[in-house]
Amino acid sequence: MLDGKETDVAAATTDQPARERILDTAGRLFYRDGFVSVGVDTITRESGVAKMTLYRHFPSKDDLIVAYLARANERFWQWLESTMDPDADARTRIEQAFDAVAEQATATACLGCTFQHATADFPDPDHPAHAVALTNKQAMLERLTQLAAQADAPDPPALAHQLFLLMDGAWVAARMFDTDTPARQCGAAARALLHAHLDHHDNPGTDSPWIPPRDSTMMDTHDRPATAR
Amino acid sequence: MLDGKETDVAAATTDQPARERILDTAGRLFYRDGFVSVGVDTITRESGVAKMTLYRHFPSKDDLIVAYLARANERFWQWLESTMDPDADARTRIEQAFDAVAEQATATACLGCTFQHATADFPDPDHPAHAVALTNKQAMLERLTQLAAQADAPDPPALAHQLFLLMDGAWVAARMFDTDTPARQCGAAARALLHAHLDHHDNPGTDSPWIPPRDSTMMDTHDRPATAR
DNA sequence: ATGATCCGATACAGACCTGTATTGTATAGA
DNA sequence: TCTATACAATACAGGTCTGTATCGGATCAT
Repeated sequence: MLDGKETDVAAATTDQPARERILDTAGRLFYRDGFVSVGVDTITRESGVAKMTLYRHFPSKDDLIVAYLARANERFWQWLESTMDPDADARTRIEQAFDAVAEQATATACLGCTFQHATADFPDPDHPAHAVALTNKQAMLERLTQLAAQADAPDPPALAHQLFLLMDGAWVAARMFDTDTPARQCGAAARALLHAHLDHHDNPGTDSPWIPPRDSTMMDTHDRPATAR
Repeated sequence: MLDGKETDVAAATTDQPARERILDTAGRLFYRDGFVSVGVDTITRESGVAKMTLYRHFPSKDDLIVAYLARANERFWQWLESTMDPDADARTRIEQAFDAVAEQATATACLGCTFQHATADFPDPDHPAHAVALTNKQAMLERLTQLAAQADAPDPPALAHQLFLLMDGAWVAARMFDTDTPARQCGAAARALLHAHLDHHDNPGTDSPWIPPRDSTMMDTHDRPATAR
């Protein structure tokens, strides 16, 4: 047989553990301490891997960060879809997902959303890490819009955007608080939004205050503080 | 007169601009690029101040960060309270505040919440910067609970926590998206929550799904993903 | 005018960062 | 047995970081 192919396969099987160990350790440290604060030396030390091995698998620290974020993105979607019963109706699926988020965000090991941290640590939208994180949020927005439409919401994007705020708020609360966190109310809050948006099919003509008209101009000049917000 | 006191007063008046310039520049850079990424040299260069002057006003970079966060906290509360009409009822005041958050979070210059970034950059709860940021969120939670109680909510903490998720979600969306952001739905979402919590006084005995019982044990074992969330 | 004080500019020390080079060891296939 | 490959360990180069030390000029009260 072609020995070149043989060695390639052998290499692929043997270096899986090393690459996985690097990604596991790097992910744990990046998630907990931040992308900038964690150095490559710390990752190699804690993963028990040589520095050259890391740089052979990932040409730069940024490449490692992107690989970690891409893997986290895949695992997130795998997890989120697993929380929803495919046979249930859309409204129930939304409730299941947000109950799962509430449960996840109240766990002591949860330190929030790594994609939020990525955009804060890499403000440049052209940075690949920023791009991966932003893609995750955009996909979440589209998935929620799809679910809202399937639930026959009168304004699917409005409901989806409002649910989106709840979910990211839950991740923030998970980072800042312990088990006694507002994130515990995530499922209940989603039910409240669903009620407001879906339980008014008796008078579909009237516009509700929580479904603003599409071209609403509620942009009057407020005194915007000069400080950071 | 006591010359020591005279010189102190003179010094206090003259070094106000320097200290303010340092805080302004540091705040702008910390807010945009992160606390860890921004170095002291960059702050001195962009503020036109000498390095020794900065270190005389702030003994360490951490002290500068804490001073910036404390000032941001004061300005935030000044701004938030200014968005609410003191003569209006509590429900209206909540709507005004969340409309203002929506407007603020959709502005192009808004890069999210600096306190969220602080807790992510300084995971140690004992770090003074982390403590200041956490205090801000706890105070926000208490303020919302107070407003919810004034609005005669059947479960003020539940409503407050759910509103809290919306607000922090809006700040996250402000960081990640541009003007077309889910944060625009913050005011509408708050109205939806208020409707679900307040517009059911006709049958006060029944428990609503968005007002969970206080000792709810919705903690069944979910497969928690090993990845960061 | 003169001396004290503040501040800008610069150099520096020590530590840490990313990324590379080098050396030795173990394993696995020919 | 011989060779190629992967990996660990270490040292190193160049840069950046925080914090300190030093010098020169401007201001201000006496």
